[in-house]
Amino acid sequence: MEEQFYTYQYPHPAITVDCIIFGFDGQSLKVMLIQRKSEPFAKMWALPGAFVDEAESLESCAERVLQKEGNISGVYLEQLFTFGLPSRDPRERVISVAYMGLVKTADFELIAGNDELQIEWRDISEIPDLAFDHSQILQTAIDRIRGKIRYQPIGFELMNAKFTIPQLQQLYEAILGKSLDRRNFRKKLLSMQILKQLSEKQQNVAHKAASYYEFDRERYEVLMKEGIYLELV
Amino acid sequence: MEEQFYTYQYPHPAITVDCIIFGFDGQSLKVMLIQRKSEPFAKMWALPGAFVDEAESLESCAERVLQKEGNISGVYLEQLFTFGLPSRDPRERVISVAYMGLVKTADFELIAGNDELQIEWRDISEIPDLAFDHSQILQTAIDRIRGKIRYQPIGFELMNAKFTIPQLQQLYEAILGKSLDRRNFRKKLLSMQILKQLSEKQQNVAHKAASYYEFDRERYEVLMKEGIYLELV
DNA sequence: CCAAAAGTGTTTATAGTACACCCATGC
DNA sequence: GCATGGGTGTACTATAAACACTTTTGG
Repeated sequence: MEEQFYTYQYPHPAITVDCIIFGFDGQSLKVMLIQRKSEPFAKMWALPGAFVDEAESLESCAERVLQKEGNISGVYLEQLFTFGLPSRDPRERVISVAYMGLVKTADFELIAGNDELQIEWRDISEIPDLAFDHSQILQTAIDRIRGKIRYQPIGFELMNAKFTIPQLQQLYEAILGKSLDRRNFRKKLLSMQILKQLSEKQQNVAHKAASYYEFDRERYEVLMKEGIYLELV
Repeated sequence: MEEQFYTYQYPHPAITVDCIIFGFDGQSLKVMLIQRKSEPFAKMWALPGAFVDEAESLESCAERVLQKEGNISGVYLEQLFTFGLPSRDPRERVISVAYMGLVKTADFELIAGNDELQIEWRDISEIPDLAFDHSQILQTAIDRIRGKIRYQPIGFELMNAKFTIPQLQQLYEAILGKSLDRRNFRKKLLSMQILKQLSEKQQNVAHKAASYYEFDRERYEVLMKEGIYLELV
């Protein structure tokens, strides 16, 4: 490694971006965790993250993390919160800007990085103790996604382009951790007119085949511009 | 000033906390702005802020800014967003964590700091161009407070301990930028049972005296623990 | 023909919205 | 007694919530 130093007149903390990547596999809500190779917290599970490069924006840094861990791009990302307690990293002062991402697990091919022993999707109901303050960061993210999915159609980011209404409902139930009434869920969803029904139907299922829909993003943008507030659950 | 240097193996950006302090004076919603003395952006108006000290948390830094600008403490503060575009400060890479605060203007005695020409409360409908990306930061804060006041009783932070319902309504109208129905506002507010009526009434007003209320914080905490979602407007 | 999940409508309760008149006070 | 803003109630509308049966498909 090249020896180089950066000098400042005042102390500058280090900045990382840590990513909470939620994934849906059709059954339950997962989160991407890595197992650390090095100290501090070697062998512990943690959120994937990276130090912010000199010339990249915070969001670009989050995108870079996603590239690194699964060679994926173009996904939904939003800034969650910035964690900055002086003691949160034992090495030096490190401020972490957390980003939350939503993906379909099937789109990801998880690749453990150089400094990672393993990388896995973990069900959000079975999360081990995490390194640093990452348990707290993850809890903040879970609270955020639960609150947010009630009034913004972020759930579509976790579904394939075409999906059935019961599949979408399963996602909502996985995120909210409770079951919803089938009839009311469907009624409310269809009344928003943000779904386009496709002619295609499910195949090879041992019950009545559900029909596929896709998210009508254009229609959604129009509604948002009109300031219409979509409460989805 | 003592000459001292801080050296790191990797580039470390500088971190500031910038504060959007909203104040209410009984009439309209204001925001605290300072006029910069030094370059860059000398003489331009900006949000008050400070570089984060080595040993303080981000929130402590925001509290320190409030102390410095008006010798005030113990006010409502929440983290808004972190702004980190590489080009947002012409001197060096500076990442800014923005905090939003809510205060009563009467509690503040504005004191221009060493590096400030002036400090003022400015009506949010009359904001000049601001230094750095502060116009964008302020807009983000206005959007946040408008969204947030609809379902959390943050408005009480901007009122005196005792207030009348029409006074509180005036605050809501100032924040939301539209007028609300008196009867429905009162009905909804009282139905939440988060107000305690005092025996005291307004004095020396040329109309029927309104009665004073205070916010029942204890009752509010109970409702929040039960997961009850208070939509206030 | 049975199991399994999809699809469909109605009724009831609750909350939101719109709206008009009387009341107390200072001048 | 009049101008000013405070306080109250009701009817209407819209949305949320609860709930049971029929349909399609594979095995």
